[in-house]
Amino acid sequence: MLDRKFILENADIVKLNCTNRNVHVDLDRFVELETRRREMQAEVEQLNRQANEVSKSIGKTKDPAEREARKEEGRRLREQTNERRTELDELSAELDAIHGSIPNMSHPEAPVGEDDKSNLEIARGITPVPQFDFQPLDHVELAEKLDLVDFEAGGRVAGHGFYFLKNEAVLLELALQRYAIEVLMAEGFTPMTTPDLALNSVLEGTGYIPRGPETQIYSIANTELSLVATAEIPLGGLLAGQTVDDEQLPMKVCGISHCFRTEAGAHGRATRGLYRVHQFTKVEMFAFTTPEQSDAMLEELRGLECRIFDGLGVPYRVVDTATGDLGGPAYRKYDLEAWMPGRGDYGEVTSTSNCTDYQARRLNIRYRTKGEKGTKLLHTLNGTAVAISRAMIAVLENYQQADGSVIVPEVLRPMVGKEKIEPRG
RNA sequence: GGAGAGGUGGCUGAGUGGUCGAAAGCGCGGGUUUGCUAAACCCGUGAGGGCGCAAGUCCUCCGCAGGUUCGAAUCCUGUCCUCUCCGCCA
Repeated sequence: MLDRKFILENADIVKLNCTNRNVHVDLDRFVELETRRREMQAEVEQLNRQANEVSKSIGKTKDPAEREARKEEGRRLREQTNERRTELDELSAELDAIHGSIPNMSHPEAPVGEDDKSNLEIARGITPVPQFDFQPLDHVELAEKLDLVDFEAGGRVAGHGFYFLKNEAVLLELALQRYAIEVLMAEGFTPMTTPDLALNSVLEGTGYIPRGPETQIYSIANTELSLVATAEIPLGGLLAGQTVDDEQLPMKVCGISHCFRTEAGAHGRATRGLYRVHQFTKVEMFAFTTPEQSDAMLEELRGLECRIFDGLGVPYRVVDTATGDLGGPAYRKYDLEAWMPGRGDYGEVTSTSNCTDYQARRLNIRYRTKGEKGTKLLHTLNGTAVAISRAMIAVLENYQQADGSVIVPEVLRPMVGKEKIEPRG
């Protein structure tokens, strides 16, 4: 969330930002409520102060009659305070609902536009788009020929959108994880495997909405837990409520987790095969930085994503995400879109965001600067290293051969144990 | 899953109803002394929020959420977490 004070003092630019982001928020109502909330809070505090004074004086009062009179006065004041406080709480509830729906501010250089059509291509990978002298297959056909994925069994076990990886696909999954982790560890990231479930408060803190009609999140019945949609959630929660020394920043971690998404409302939209599934494995980068470091860190994360996909030999383009497509927490976001011959189009394979202090404010993650009084909110960033299912699509489709076999990218060969995946006899 | 113990400031740890935002020590910052460093001594030192140009002042915070009370770190209830022992298990 944004700072209330900031919103109040910059209502015009916040409003413009909401428009640019294609988010509909009643900002005037927010300003009105927040102004009133402040007045009411002052009133409640004033009453509370009086009540506290009376309470304190009772301890020093010896005369019994005087004590009783004071008690009575105290009772009256407390009651009055509680009434006002209840009103304040009601007002706060409405205010918080609006507050939570106000998106982060946007980087001044982020392309302005209402949806992904305004995304701006800013770079390409080093690998050229392959020119096939045969009709390329899509990953579903390839996976069938090579016996790599069982979608039918996935459907029987868990329903549409689930799958079993088989044979070399399993090795490919492990190899992709290991490859990404090795690149990241060499860059100072601490690798972690994270909980696949998280408390709803952590989901909310990172900007995910655990319940409601449009939720992307599976929640666990009778608990305050949900399945995570990305390791960004547990990694953000890693420092929830903590204050770290600025010397520890930037702090770079990467997490392997399963990712679960209901994909509510996404039916019919590029749902074939592994592209849009309810469960996949992902290696995610996450960074905690000072405000001064976050812009550079976003470039670093984007650079690492490029390195990982250049290393895999997968063609891609880099896109600077338009304001209307940024989502709630991101201040700026870059996506890598890999060329997928089966679709004849690019498809998103990574996404990296600078969330500035938007997540940190709700998660209450702060840092302390040596020699300075007080603490400040830090900045959080996240970025996909490898989302296995989509990376697998890109690898299978780009590396396919005329005979239906698939060459294994060189960096993955040691882990896969072979140079080529061939149809089973 | 069962039994017990415990969660207090950056850390250790005292505090069982009123002057406690909280003793003491450590740490940290500043100073005195001192060839330098160290030691010793002195002073200072939690966070968030409101109002104020500022000095300052008020509110909130002793795991979390409720309750009792004029008043709660302290009493009650629930809950989460940690530790020890037992059971079970990968």
